[in-house]
Amino acid sequence: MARAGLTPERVTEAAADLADAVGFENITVSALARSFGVKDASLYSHVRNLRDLRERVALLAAGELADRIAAAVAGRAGKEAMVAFANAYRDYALAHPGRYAATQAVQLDPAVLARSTVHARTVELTHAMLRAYRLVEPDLTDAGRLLRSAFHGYITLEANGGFSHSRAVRRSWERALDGLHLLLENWPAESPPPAAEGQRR
Amino acid sequence: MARAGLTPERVTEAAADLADAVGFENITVSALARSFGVKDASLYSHVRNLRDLRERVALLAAGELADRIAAAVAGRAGKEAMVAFANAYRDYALAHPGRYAATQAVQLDPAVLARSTVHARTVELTHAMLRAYRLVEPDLTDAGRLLRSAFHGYITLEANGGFSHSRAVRRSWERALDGLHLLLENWPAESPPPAAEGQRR
DNA sequence: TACCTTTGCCTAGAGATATTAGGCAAACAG
DNA sequence: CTGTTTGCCTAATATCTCTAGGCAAAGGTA
Repeated sequence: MARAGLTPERVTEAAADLADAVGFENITVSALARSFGVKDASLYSHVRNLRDLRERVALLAAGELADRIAAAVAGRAGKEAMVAFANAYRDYALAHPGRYAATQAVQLDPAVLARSTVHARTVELTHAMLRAYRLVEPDLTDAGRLLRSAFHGYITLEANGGFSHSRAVRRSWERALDGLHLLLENWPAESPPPAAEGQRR
Repeated sequence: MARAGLTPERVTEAAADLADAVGFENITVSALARSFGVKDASLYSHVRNLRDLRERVALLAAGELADRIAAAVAGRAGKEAMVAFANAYRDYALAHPGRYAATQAVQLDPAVLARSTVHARTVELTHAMLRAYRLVEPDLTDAGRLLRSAFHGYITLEANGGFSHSRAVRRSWERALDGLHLLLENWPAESPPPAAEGQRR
C-alpha cells in the first residue's frame, strides 16, 4: 500500500485549514481522512485520537497568533503598540476563524502547556505591550486581563453576529481601542472591595 | 405504551440542566433521552432535530439572562447599575455555564430572533444602563459593544482557565468594572480614523 | 545488495450518535 | 363509546470514533 506521506504536522495543518473553512467544531477524523484520500483509521498512525488532534490545532494556532502579535508590536510602544497588538489579534481571528476558535475551545492539559513556550510568550507580549503604561501589580495583571477580555470578547461577539446595529464594526473597534488606551493611561487607583461583596469573599 | 408526559418545554429545560452539568457541547439527543427513560427516537416527537434543541436552549438561556439582568438593575443608575448589570451577567454565566455557552454557540436564525423579544430586551437593558453616562450615538453603540465584549470576554477566558495568575479573579473583575466606569464617564472624543486604516475603508 | 525490523496503510468490526419511517396503543375530542 | 391524533416503540440507515490485526512499503544494518 503506497504511503500518502502523512506526518502529525501535516495532519495538524490540514485540520487547521479545514477548521478555517468549515468551523472548528465540524472537524472530524473522517472528513480529514477524506481530504487526504486515505481511510479514517489510517490517521490514528499520526494522532492518538480526536482530542489529540484538536489540541495540536489549538497549539498551532496559539503559536501563529503569538508570532503575528510579536511581529506587529516589534519596534512600537505606547498606544501604537497596544493598537498594533489588538489589530494583530483581531486580524488573525478574522482571517483564521477556525484556528482562533481552537485556541478557546480546547482546554490544554497542564502537561501539554508545560512543554510549550506559547503561553509564556503570550504573557510576555502582553506585559511588554503594557510596559509603557507603567502599571504595577496588581494593576498590571488586572489591566492585562481586561484587555484580553475586551479583545477576545469583541472578536467572539463579532464572529457570532452579535453586532447587529448599523454602526460599522471596524469603527467601533477603533473607538474601543481609543477608550482602552485612555483607561490604561488613567487606571483608577485601588479601591476597597464593595462592602457587600467584601463579606462574600 | 405509557407516555412520559414530555413536552418541548420540558425537553428544553432538561437539556439546559444537562448542559450546565456536562457542557453544552456534550448535549446529545441520546443522553437526553436516557435522562427521561425513553428511547432517543421518541424525542423527535417534541423537537425537530438536534439543532432545534440547541436553539431552544439558547433562547431559554438568553431569556433567563435578560431576566436576571433586569432584576439586578431595577431601581439602580450610574455606576451602581453598571456594576449590577455586569455582576448579574457574570453570576449567571458562573452558575449556568452550559446555558451561557448556548447563548454564544448557537447562531439563531433571523426568523427565530424575530419571533422572540429577548434580543430587543437585551439591547434596551444595555442602553438603559448606559443612560446615566449621557453618551450619544455613535458613542452609545461603541460603548455598549465594548462593555458587552469585556463582560463576555472576561467570563469566557475565566471559564476556559485563561487566568492562571495568582491574582484573585474576582478582584480583577471588580477592578475591571472600576476601570470601565471611569472610561464611560470619560469616553474619548471622536477621533479621525487612523490614516493608514482610513485608506483601507 | 540482502535481510530484518518498523510502521503506515488497509479491512473488519464494535460502539455511539443522529435521524427517518411505520406500527401500536394511549390520550384526546366529540 | 367511537374515531382521530399523537407519543411512544422498533427497525433501519448513515455517519463518526476508535481498536485490532494483516500486509507490504520504507527504513536500518551488515
